[in-house]
Amino acid sequence: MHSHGKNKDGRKLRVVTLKSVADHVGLTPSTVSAVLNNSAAARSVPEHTKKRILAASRELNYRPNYLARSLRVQRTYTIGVIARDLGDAYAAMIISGIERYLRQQSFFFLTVAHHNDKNLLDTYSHILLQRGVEGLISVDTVLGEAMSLPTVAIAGHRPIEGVTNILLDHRRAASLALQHLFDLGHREIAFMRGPRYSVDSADRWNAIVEVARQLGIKVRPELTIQLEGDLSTPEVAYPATKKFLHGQKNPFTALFAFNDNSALGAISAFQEADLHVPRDVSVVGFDDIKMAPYINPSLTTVRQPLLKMGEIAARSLLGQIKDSKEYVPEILIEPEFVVRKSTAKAP
Amino acid sequence: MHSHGKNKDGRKLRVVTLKSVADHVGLTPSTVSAVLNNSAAARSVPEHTKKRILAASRELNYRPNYLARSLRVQRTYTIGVIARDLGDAYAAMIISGIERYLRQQSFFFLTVAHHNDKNLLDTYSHILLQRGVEGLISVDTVLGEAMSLPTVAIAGHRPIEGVTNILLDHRRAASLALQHLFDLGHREIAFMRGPRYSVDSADRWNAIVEVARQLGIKVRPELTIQLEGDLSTPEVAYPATKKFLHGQKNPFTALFAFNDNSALGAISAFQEADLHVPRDVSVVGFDDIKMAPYINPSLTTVRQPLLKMGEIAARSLLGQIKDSKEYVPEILIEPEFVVRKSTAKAP
DNA sequence: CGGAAAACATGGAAGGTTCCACTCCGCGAA
DNA sequence: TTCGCGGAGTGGAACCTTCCATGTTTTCCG
Repeated sequence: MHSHGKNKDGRKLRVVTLKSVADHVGLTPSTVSAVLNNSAAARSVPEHTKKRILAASRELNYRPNYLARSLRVQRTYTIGVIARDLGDAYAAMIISGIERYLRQQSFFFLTVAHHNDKNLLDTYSHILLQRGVEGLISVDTVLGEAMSLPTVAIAGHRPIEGVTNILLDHRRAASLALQHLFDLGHREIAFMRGPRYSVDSADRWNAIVEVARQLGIKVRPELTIQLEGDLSTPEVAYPATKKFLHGQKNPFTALFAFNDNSALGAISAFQEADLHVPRDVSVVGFDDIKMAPYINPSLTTVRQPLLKMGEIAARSLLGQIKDSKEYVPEILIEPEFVVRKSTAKAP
Repeated sequence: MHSHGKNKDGRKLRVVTLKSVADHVGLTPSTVSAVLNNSAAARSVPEHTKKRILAASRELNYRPNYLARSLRVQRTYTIGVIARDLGDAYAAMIISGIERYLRQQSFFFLTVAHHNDKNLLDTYSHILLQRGVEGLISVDTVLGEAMSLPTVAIAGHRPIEGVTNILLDHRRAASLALQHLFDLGHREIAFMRGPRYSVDSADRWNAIVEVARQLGIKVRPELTIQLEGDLSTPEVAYPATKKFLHGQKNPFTALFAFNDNSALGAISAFQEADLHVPRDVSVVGFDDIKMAPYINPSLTTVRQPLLKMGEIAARSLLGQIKDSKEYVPEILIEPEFVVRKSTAKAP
């Protein structure tokens, strides 16, 4: 029983349209429209008539038809959000930030997840366009070509003309983490390298290599753990770390994990190998997920302000859409560093 | 520079409409429409004309205008998702499940978060309706009245006419957890009670009380921790547990936490009070979040199949929308029990 | 008292599709 | 010759708003 627009008997429910309101007050739709939107034309409508119209509209509980209106004015007050996956904490937090800003601005959003499927991504950007979204935000996703719409990419690709890139200052992040470990006396540090599909991975890796060089820390291939797969679970790092430990000859005293999840997976693996964290190995995470203070040991980590990044993305996008602001090619987000108990003096 | 529908010079980009395709092939929009949708009327169009039309449409890269079409056919292929908050793992997983099913069915969704604000919730349900969504899924949210649209509530309220309720079998969940603790010899068990705003809380609590009675386990007010606040972080339970421990006279050997997050917060508090988990206190969680196997100690917990619940919700909703299936008032989801290392024999 | 301006409103097109009912033509059959 | 019918499409309303240009009174001012 599909009740859209019908009542229980299946008869068409007389839905309140602009015309019915107009009939009710004995005026034309034009006039009513002008008054309800109080557009320029409404200046010439006397106060008492306006009152009547507003009263009738309230009384009949008139709700403008979004589709008809959008068709006419060519606006949808809707943006599209494209992410890889909606289930992981990273995307969820960013989307939450986006929502927070859009809510204030009375915008809405359609969400799609492309699951690393290039075709799906293309299809979706077209469909979103077709559906009249006024802008796009992509989350950790490589956009192919420049879109024909205002676009903001969070942790997106290298410069695309017309696309605002919101990215973490990875150099600063690497510097915060490595300096901390360096100060604690660590010299032999293991690193994780993110999955090849993730846009963040490459950036972060380059930043690490550069900062390490500056500090005189060696980045040894033998001490590098390459991750593949779903970053949203510690599972991504647990087997990789086990394998890494197995037959590891090179001594190391610290690990800079790819994110908090992988840090967790690694810590599990360490503990099973009777390596105590932080006594034997210090571990630094990335993200500062909500759990981070509560895992055991509580996690020293680089905080990435995801909620804020979502908000900034939305703000920047709406700036272009509503206020016709010029786009900025790049917005750099400052990470913070949070010291907890997973790091200690080098043994 | 708002480039919607315009090119870089700000001139209107001639957007390809049905009419322009029709002009191109020298037929009327009606015919082209009939062929492209191959509706009944297209039967009377000869094959070669169809070919021509399809070719032209492809060549011009025609994309039907979603708004115009929806206005005409009164369908949007869009549903609305109403959650409390989009940032927490619970909602994120459910939304991910919803997305997974909708994707197969070529539906889209608008998401709104009401942040426990009754007014916002009302406003949003109206706006979504206005925007022509064809159905609603609410996540852990108390809906006021029956909606005029097919609606599915995940962890929703007690029966509302016309609303399909998807809920976990809390009796079974409580039974799994308490039987496990009982078998390990625990008799004095502390319980957490979820926040008052959460619909799940009351259900789960009643189930616990009932099952405990059957097993002959006492539910003591002094051994009950009332949670308030954001369930998506361990923070929700840490101070509450500290306070609970402080001056606790009644001995207890186990805790059934409200969810994995709160279990984590509680474990932190226990450890700080030099209570070893599971040697001194066994802890059972709820949800089985991705972290659960990796926290220390790995968490024994009741698994709630969130992804599946999202999928089932979407399937049930689209069943009503597309296939005019009759709604079922309730779908009960079976929890699983996962034994890990946070529970042990009672001391 | 004539003309202009203000006050109050309206008609109709436009926005892009879809759908129903209809036309027009040619051909074969009665 | 008339009738019917299949083939090939068309006209125009409908979906609901908004916007532009226009109209008709009434009032005001010199």
